[in-house]
Amino acid sequence: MTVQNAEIADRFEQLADLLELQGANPYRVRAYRNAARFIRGHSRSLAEMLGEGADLAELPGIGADLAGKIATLVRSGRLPLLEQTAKKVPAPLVEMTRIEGLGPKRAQALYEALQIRSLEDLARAARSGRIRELPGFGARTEQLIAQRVERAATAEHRLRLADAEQVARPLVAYLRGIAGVKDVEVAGSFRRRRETVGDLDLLVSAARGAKVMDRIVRYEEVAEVQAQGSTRATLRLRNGLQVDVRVVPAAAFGSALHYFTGSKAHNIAVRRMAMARGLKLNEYGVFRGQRRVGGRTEAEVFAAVGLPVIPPELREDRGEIDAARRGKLPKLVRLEDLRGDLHCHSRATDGRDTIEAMARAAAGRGYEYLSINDHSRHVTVAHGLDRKRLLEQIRAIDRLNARLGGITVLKSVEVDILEDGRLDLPDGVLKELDFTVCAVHYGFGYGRARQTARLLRAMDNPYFSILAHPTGRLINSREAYDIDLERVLEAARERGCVMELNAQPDRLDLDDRGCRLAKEMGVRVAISTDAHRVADLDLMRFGVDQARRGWLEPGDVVNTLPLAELRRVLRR
DNA sequence: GCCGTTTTCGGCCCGACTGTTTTCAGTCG
Repeated sequence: MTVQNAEIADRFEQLADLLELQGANPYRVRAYRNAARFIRGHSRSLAEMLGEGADLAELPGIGADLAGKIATLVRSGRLPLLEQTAKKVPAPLVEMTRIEGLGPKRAQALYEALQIRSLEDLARAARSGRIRELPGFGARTEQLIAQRVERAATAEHRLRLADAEQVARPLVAYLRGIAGVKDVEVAGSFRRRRETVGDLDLLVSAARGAKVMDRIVRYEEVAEVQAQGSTRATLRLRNGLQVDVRVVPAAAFGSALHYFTGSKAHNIAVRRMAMARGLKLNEYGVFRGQRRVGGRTEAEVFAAVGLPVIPPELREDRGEIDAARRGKLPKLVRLEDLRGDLHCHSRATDGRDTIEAMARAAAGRGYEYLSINDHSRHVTVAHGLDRKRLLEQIRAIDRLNARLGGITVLKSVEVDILEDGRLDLPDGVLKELDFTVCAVHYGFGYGRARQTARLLRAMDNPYFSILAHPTGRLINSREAYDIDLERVLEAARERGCVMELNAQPDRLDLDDRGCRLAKEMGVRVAISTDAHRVADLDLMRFGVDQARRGWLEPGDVVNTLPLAELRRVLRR
């Protein structure tokens, strides 16, 4: 059993929480959190790196001590310090700090003075009015705790980016309509195009903040105003989403935009560079002593520290600052670089629209080609195609291409990978296609070795072209199936196979780290919508967002290629 | 616990808001 990066990160985060409750050196706590964040976002498996004899202490934020702890964890599955610390820190304390507004100090006070041992105890204590009697607490705090314990019980997931857009769009329009407001941007993870967002960070420039604030908190979707000052307000909308709004003067909009776009780790690194140059950088601008030397635009902020503008999608402190400093920032793929969509369904199986309607819609989006990838027979619920029906579809597409102008419909399929790694249709029909998209749709629970072997075997088939949604995860609802992604990528490179980045907002699979790993390992990616209707073709931009977060450039993405070259790449 | 153009010790980002306080601790981002 290989220990995954996410597990290592989880353990370090748990340890950080416990150490914080113990009143440990805050910088030591931060060191664990920083390491956890790096490990979670790192594309390569630390366990495998160790297996290859790598020195983990060379990784940023990981020194000799943490490298040793990771080695122990990988070898034994255990983190002794975590086990020891967990024995000393009562579990209810940890639970209480998950409540907004309760940090280590207040949780400790509640635990000791009121013998709170569970969130139920906490809710009871709040209702009975005992919390307000503690020093440092009052009636207001007590009331908030009562509300927030309630909410914690029905805690929501982070919102998928596409859903967050639905909330953000009308809110931004409302803000733009307020008198005195100049610029409005959604910053934070939304601007970095993360696949999910925990809250919305809205940045507004206006001369008179307090007046604008009064209007903002009256937005009709606001359920609760959690904080309101003259420059900042925290709101909770009716749908449960938290919104932070900041108002800054126009002269500081760029520095504020940079600051509130984050990520936090990226900001800290940039701020450090500013300090090294004798500058002070905060949300109000770039300063040399008392004198402001920039901040109206983000470009000014980056220029002040001697960097080109780093695209928001890269701002995760995953090497982008170093790349920028060396002039090696990737020229990220853009929506307009794409020449076609390589995974679409039609009415023949579970799609809603005809092949012709899909093709015309794709032509209308400026595409040069579009492929039709209906399911194969194993997916009975979708009335998957057997050999005979697929052959008929092939002939129908030939006839369609003969009369369609301006776009080429590619003949393909989304063929199931069976449990033993065979494909669900005979080679005799697969060879009639332009290429194949191959997918796992069942048997998600196989162990890592079996699942990996299944994919490798499938890729041995000479007609295997693209691995669809390679990990099978569904954001907020289904874990990725257990595969050794590095081995799969290695096999893909050897065999000339391509990985899909499925652009469905609940898939985005490969994810950003997977894309980056594919790129590093020399495997190309197809960004595809998996469209089941014409409107789904517009989901492509979410795939592009994720690809950009994965550092992909046009040359890493097969569907930026002109048709003739694409055919060459997909024909193994 | 990490790290190094202030380099192996002594720093580590820092401002806003709230609630309970009469000047600030706690929390958050």
